[in-house]
Amino acid sequence: MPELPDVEGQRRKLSDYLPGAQVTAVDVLDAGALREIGADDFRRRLLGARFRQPRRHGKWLILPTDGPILLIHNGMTGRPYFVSSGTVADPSGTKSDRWVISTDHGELHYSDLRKLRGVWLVDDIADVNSVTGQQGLDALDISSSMFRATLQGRRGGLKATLMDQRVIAGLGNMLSDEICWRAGVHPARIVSALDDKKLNAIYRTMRRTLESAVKQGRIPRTRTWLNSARQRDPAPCPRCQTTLRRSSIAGRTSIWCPRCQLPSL
DNA sequence: TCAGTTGTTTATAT
DNA sequence: AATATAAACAACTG
Repeated sequence: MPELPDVEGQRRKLSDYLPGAQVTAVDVLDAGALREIGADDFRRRLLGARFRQPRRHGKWLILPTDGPILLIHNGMTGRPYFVSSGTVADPSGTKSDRWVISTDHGELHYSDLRKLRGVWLVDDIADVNSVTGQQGLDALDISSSMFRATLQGRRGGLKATLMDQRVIAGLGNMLSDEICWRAGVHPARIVSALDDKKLNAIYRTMRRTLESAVKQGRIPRTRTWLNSARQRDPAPCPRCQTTLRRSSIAGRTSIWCPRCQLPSL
């Protein structure tokens, strides 16, 4: 559940339950989902801690307590979820659970099939950056003028730039394809060749795409979204019915419309 | 059997 | 310094 809308959906959900919850037990089922810390330390440092309001930056979920701070990165398949006291966890949903933090409000589970990333623990907000690395402004927060200033003069392709977390934080493979398609720009178009008018159009497209996806807590697969055509091949462009093209761009499988997204536009 | 997958890091090259 | 590419990480699906 990896791009910004998914993580924001998780943050929203956890903010209903987590603030004030005090840790009563920590159960590590697979230490492979713990990063730079052992199961014993993980447990010891969290026991008795009280959660505060969950935060998010880009794809990072930040769970502060009155003690250490949990930093969660889902990779491709991570999914934190909360089972409140008095409700029963759907047993089919506990597949790939890697650890469970029990609190007096309920249980925080972390499910992650592939374990490409996981959870870190830091003592202070000042240490967050040493784990996340340099992060650009959040894609949902960045202003139009900062967006333009940030992309100004970059020589890389548009999709590679949108996906670079050091430039803008939160966009992944699916959203970047979606934004390029909606804006009518070829994903490999060099950023420095785009004028301010085009950059503004891309910015507005990014905002609309994000706001719509965040509302649903995920990237939709309804027919008006390019995302709905990802898994079918060949697939028609949802806008003009032209057969979509796919190839590797910016190191990822990319999908675009040869009619709506001419390489020169 | 093998390619492909919502992500990032590392090594290597340009 | 930026940018691009491939491989590695891990586990499962079609």
